[in-house]
Amino acid sequence: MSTIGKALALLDTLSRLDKEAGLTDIARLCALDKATARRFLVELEKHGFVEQDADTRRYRIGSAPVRLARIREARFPFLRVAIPFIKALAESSTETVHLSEFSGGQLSTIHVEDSPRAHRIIVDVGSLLPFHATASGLAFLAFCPAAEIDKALKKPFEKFTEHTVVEPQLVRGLLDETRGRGFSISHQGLEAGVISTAAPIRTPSGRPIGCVAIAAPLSRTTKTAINEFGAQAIAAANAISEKYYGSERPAGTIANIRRTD
Amino acid sequence: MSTIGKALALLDTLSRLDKEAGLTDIARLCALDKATARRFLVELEKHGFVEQDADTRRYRIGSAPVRLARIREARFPFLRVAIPFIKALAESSTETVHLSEFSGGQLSTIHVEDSPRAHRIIVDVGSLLPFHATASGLAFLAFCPAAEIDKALKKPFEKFTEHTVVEPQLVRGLLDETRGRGFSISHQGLEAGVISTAAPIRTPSGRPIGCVAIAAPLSRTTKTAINEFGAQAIAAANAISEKYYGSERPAGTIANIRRTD
DNA sequence: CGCTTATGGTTCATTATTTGAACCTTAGCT
DNA sequence: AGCTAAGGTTCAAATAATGAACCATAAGCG
Repeated sequence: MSTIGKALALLDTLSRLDKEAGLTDIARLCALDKATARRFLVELEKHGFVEQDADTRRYRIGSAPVRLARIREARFPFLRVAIPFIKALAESSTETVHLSEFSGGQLSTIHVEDSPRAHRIIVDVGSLLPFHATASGLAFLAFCPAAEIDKALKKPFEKFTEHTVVEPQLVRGLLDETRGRGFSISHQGLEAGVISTAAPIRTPSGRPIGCVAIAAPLSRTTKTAINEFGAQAIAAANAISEKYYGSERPAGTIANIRRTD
Repeated sequence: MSTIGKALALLDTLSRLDKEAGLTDIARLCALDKATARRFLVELEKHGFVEQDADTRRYRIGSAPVRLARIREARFPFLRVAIPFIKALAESSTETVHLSEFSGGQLSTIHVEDSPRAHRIIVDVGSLLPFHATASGLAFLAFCPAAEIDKALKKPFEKFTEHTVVEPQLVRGLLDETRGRGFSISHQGLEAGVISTAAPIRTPSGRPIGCVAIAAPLSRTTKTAINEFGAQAIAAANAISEKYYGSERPAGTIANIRRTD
């Protein structure tokens, strides 16, 4: 693997820890030599991607990503565009609605609007969504090019619950169904007692960039409700895509790059 | 320079561009070979730090920094802590107040509260603050360890206005004054007609992490007002530091790392 | 319509950087 | 003091990065 890849993987590992970590732990978690880990950390620190606490000598994510994120969001305000739709959907469905984005080979949760009900599904911002075991993952993968589906199906799938579908052929079947109806259904794929539906948010060229998903307790969710949620998820996903890539084309958006030069 | 450093410098360059850039431009701006630039971009893209637009083939900052920034802000909510104080200061001073943070060897603006007056100073979020020519830069540097001051004074200083102090000995004098009074004054150092005062936000160990600065039109700012602004900037900076590193020590903050293990 | 130019993208022998075992240093503990 | 564990450093050996030259594609033009 390239040095850059290893350093960025270290950053990723550091970000997934729930608190600051010391050099030895970081090296162990990343399967790197202590000296290597240290050099990476020093280099990342120089550029503000990590910070070392002066007192404890532990390392944490630095402020450079905050600056980059502000720039990215200013130019490419996906969240800002999407959140109102997610909120509206959470209100109308009265269930937990979450938004995911594909980044770095993984689908991760970037926003959650909780259900107003007492009995509700909790989803954490930042959590990863396995392709085979979540509605978002299935919805995302179903609309990817065939080559990528084949690639994804080659990796072994983890069995999270007794209902998780892990056989590649069966997963392929779920993807085909998803493509047919426009939204995916995950029946207790990641957690027992939870049923989710999701629809992909796609670029104008059709490539998925993330998903809108509704997660509800299995116990109160009828088949009719599932279909209703699916239709609402599709509507929200399409609305986000339209707004995001839409015809307004303010300066600096993707939509008008071709036109301006 | 290390490969990681070069790749992160590329990311930095890309972030400072005002729109997406093509491979050739990026390579030229970073003084890298096209093949090298491409490999870096591919590697950065794998981890979500850059994205290539499918249509235009141009590159932009990816979504990974957004995820990292959310994590950083969740654990280390500097902005969230600081903004109320900045807002309060902008109201009470009726001038533009901005907050800077040291990251990656540079001091950059991370938040601005505009003056409510029609005639006001505009500061952009993201703008870099030279150490010798801005109140923030002087306030930051003045409270750094002597070795770092010496290092900073070795680099040549740019003359932004006819008032910019660029001679290392004179800059050192300004730093000494700043340390003496607790806040810095920049008299038209970066822009003609602007006078600024700034105070450093420091860790409990005394190391500066950023600054609070007030920028006002020279024409309406008396010597008394400058001293008043300086005192207010110090108060705000200390208040932020206290709140941030303070005694409340909720789970996950820096303050209690030593105590929890 | 074919020629030219510009850009994105790729290859592979050469070169420079990364690597890690061993070592040193510091801080907390008994 | 002596012990342990963690952070941090060194330098020969191993490995990955480099870039000149290459190909592919698309736009501009006589």
